[in-house]
Amino acid sequence: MIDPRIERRESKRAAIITAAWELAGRDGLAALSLHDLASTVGLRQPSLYVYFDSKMALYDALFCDGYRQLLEYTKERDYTGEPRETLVRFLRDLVEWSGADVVRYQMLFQRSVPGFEPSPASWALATEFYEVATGVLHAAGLTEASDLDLFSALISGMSSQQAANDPGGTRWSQHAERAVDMFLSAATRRRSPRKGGKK
Amino acid sequence: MIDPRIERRESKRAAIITAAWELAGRDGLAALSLHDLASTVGLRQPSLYVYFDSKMALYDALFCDGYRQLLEYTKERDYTGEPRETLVRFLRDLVEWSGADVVRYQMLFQRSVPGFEPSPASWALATEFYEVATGVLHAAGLTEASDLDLFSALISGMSSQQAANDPGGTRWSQHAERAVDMFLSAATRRRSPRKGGKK
DNA sequence: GTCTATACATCGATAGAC
DNA sequence: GTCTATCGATGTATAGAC
Repeated sequence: MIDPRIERRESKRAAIITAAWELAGRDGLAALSLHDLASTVGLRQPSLYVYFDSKMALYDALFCDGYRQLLEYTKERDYTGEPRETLVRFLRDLVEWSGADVVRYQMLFQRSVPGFEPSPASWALATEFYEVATGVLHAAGLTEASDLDLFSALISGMSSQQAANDPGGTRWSQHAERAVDMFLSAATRRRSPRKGGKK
Repeated sequence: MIDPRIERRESKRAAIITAAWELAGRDGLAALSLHDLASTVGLRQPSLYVYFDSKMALYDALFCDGYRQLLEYTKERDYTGEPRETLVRFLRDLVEWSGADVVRYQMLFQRSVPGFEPSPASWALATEFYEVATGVLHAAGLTEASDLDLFSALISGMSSQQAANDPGGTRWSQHAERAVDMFLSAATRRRSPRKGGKK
């Protein structure tokens, strides 16, 4: 990373990715055009192939960049500490983050680009995030598969609604605390009663 | 609707729409090709323009058809009766319905076709469904905007997870009862206590 | 209503000069 | 590393014969 040539190359790559996010936000993720993208960054379309092997490789770079942003966002927030309060913050932050950039949310969590499959390297980042998430849920006492499934649905629903219907706002993120309390009290109630739950 | 010519025309239109669902399921909604579609129904591509004014009009017909299916599905199930049990059924049915056809779910509830906007006539069907849904929620005592937002997020999340990660299965729909109980007991607890909630 | 033919645009990708 | 030039495929839409 000290070689100035590599550094310049990487910074150009980053600039292309940034421009790609903007274009995708304007025209739609699946309608992204390499010609438009190139001219946006002051290049001709074939020159993009110096930085990306194919259009799918560009999508993969976006997918990768999105998860990199998400991991950075979560890491600088430190989700350790009192479990319930941590879970509330985690949920609220995640919903807000989703609403902050609709197209980024679509790329990471919805399948809207026909034919695109993330590479194993990109999937590794996704997995890393899901490990962070399950860690926060585990700490709060959500360990059973059914609890995780249901809470993940809650996260997913609040995030997608936030992204689709109130981007940049707090219409759904503001209910993070209520949602967590509702969920945790139900989960503990289900576990403690004298007769015992199913399974 | 008695004119046999109109009837034949409508049945052909319906056949095209059915084929379009299949192709979209195979190649992706945004990658739907009119050439492929035409040859699937034994026509040449230009002949499709006898039935649809443009490709966007075809997408609109799919959107419309999807909500027509959904409304038919809900109407033949009669969501009147005991409110809590009705809400459970409504949620479970909806999540299962979403998982039964991924691409239909994407068309109706996600924005994955760049440039496509439903026509007012199609939006009217969507609105009709949302009125059914809010009716079921109202009957169960969910009337405040925040309750509706949060429960709609739950519906959305369970449906999208079902469609994305267990299409045709019951991994999320099976938790409908738990989800409703959790939600309703939280909502009533929040409303009844001596000190009173916010707002 | 269906066809052939075609216009017209766009796009992803490659070859090769500089 | 960037360019020009271009290929080849695909795609929507239209014109006009039958």
